[in-house]
Amino acid sequence: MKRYIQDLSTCIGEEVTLQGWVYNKRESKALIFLILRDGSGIVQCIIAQDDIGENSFAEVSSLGLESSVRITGKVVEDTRQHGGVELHVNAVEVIQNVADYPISKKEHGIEFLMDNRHLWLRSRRQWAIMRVRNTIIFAIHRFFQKEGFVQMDAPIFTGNACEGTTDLFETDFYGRPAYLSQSGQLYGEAMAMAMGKIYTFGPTFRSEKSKTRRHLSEFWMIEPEMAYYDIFDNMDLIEDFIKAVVQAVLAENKDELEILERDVEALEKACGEFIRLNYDDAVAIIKGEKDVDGKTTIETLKADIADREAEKSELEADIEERQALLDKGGMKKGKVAYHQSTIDKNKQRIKQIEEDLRNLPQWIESAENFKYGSDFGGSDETVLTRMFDVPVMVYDWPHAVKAFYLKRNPEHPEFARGVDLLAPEGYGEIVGGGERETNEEWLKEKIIEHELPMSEFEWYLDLRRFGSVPHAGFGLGLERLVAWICKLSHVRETIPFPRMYGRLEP
RNA sequence: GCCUCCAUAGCUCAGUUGGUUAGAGCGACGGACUGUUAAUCCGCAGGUCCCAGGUUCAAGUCCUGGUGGGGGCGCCA
Repeated sequence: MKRYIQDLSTCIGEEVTLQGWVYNKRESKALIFLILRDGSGIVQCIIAQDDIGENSFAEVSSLGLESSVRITGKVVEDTRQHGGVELHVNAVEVIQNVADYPISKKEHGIEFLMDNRHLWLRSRRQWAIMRVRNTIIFAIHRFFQKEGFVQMDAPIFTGNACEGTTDLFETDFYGRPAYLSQSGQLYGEAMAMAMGKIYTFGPTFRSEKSKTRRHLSEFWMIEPEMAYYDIFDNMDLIEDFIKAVVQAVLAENKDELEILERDVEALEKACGEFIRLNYDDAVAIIKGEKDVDGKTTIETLKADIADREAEKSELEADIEERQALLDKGGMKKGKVAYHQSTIDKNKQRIKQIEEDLRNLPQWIESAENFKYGSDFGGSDETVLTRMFDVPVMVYDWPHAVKAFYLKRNPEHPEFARGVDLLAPEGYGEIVGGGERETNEEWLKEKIIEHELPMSEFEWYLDLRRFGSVPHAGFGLGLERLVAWICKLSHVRETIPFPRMYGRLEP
């Protein structure tokens, strides 16, 4: 029977054989502490020379990181260890002895790690992120299946740019130009008319040359579409859905969130009632005309700048102090190394702060000069959501800045019934959706206005000719949701092999 | 596409107003140590200072142009 590390706490006292890789190793003359990982978890293995013999001990002693091994030993309770158990080894079978594994236990830069993504996935933090991603994916299916949705997927090859706005990846489809799908939504509408409630779950492609923490060229999107739903039904669903997913992660990934040093309390708070703002109210808050709990965005941003500047001078003083100690000399080697590494860390932090100090004034300017009627920029979203500790839904957008298929508010036709869900802690848009236009004539007008080829949309217009009903839906960017839940600084760590501007390998 | 910061050992970085033989930590390698948690300690090896021009008696350092990367904006999920 195959045994996995995650199950060891249930077999204390038993002898088991584990198959895995050497995650880390510490050794002394006749004792080796080998940290074994097998994909399900990690466990410390105690290998004593007396227990496995001189030859085997010498072989284990020579193992490099990520060597593959089969280890047999007795499971012993040890509360000092993370999983509460360790393995007292009596036999080690070496499958492969590895030399010079490129990723060490120390710090690495992002470019090096991305070049070694195929190996980086083995490290603890990446392992935790992928486990959370898996929980999220499963929770998404569980939620929709329980709510009576049917998964039906949209095609990936499309003959036209369905929204006509963004840059698409062009491919050759038997001699015809075809594009990789940037959204399955229009197809989702057709499928919802067949099934009532559907959701698509698949890859989506955008060829914008974006270089920010929230963009990928290839990402996974979940797009539910519901017949007989209006904008408010839609918002209720979004809220229930996001809460269900966050709660699943809180319940199932305690260890992973701890590895990621995620502030769990912030996630728990985010499961409170979501804020719903129409465009006008959201704009007033962004511009600093309206306060939230007695504070305006501009004040908050200025306070941020002051905090950063204070932190910077503190760090500079600390560096100077340590440098003076080092210059005086006569310090032990370990102490010298400690001070030097602290100085380096402080310098790194100062670099980050300086970057923030370059960006924050731009954000203030963008917020103060926000032009009523335009769409929110990345910084506007960040500025707005940092005022709340729950997600914010902004609805009823100026129709001119939103997609052609959104329904106009019948009472205020200058607004379209779109809704964006902005995640807290500065993460910004993770969901975009809305109620769809059902009036065939208005839709045609919009298609002409957006200079889209009418012939390509005949099938879409058919949906308004044959049993047209109010309907709504939304698209969720999986990687952005993972980034927020794990509190990562960039979406590139949320997908096994990210595809983005300048990154096609590995 | 625009703005901005950066590129020095396998990795992470330091390198002062341009000046002798370019440094540290980690990793690798050799050694010491029976309870370590990024173990520690001693020793040893390791360099096309991103590339191409230029200024200068002298360039890792200054200038110009590339290439690659980080962050932000636009666009978006």
